[in-house]
Amino acid sequence: MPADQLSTTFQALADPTRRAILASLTTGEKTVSDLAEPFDMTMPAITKHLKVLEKANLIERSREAQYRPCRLHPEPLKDIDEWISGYRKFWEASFDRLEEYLKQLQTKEKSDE
Amino acid sequence: MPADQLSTTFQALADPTRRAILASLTTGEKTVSDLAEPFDMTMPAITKHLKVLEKANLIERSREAQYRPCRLHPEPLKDIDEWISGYRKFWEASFDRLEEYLKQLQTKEKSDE
DNA sequence: ACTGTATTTTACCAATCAGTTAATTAACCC
DNA sequence: GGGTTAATTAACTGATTGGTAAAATACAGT
Repeated sequence: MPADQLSTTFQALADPTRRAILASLTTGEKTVSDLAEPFDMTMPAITKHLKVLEKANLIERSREAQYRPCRLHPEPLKDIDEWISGYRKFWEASFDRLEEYLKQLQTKEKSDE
Repeated sequence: MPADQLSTTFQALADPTRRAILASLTTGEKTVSDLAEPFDMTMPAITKHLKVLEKANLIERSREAQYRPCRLHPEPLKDIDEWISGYRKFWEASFDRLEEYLKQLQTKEKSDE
């Protein structure tokens, strides 16, 4: 079952280790060992996390001698950002004004039928 | 193992059914049956999805007679938005300028040692 | 009290997940 | 070629996930 792209991205981000890896890559390309160093975790575990991030298209990998450097590929985050934009108004409005807004939407919806 | 809040939120959003439920709630409070209607899924499955959303604090529930209406609680989305803000510059820069930026960061990092 | 409607709980299942250890591959250096 | 370092693959484990069917709970209307 091929999950949609948005679900795959959210899934990849739903792990603190993977988010820390992404954060680490904001300062530039890193090797797997570099990335693994801060974590109390074996290398295969890191390899797996990297695979999840790679499948989610959040990182890109290359080869340099015996190293497989990773770099950030932020485009899927843009999709998340766009998805979440649709909800921004709901937390930006104060609670009372949100209720007001929802009521208006519901009224409008009925008048649209 | 209590997952951190951000992971819980991402996890909750990593499912198209749950995102559709949230989208449905943007037009106002809904009963469980209302929410279940568009999906080819049994009620208990929806109940479970709602429980995930509730634990992630993305919805709130009340009681009205035999109904348990749900409404959107968007605050955790704000946290996601804030997290993702830290990455905005990486997709806003053009690819070439991003590479440039990362190289500068790496150079700077070395000169800082 | 009886019936129907709304919803949850329980018990189960198959698939996926996050980690491990041990073995393997790949490339470097001498 | 032999040894070292970097990283992955394979095989396993226990926990979690997303779904189901069937039973239980909660309330409303008559």
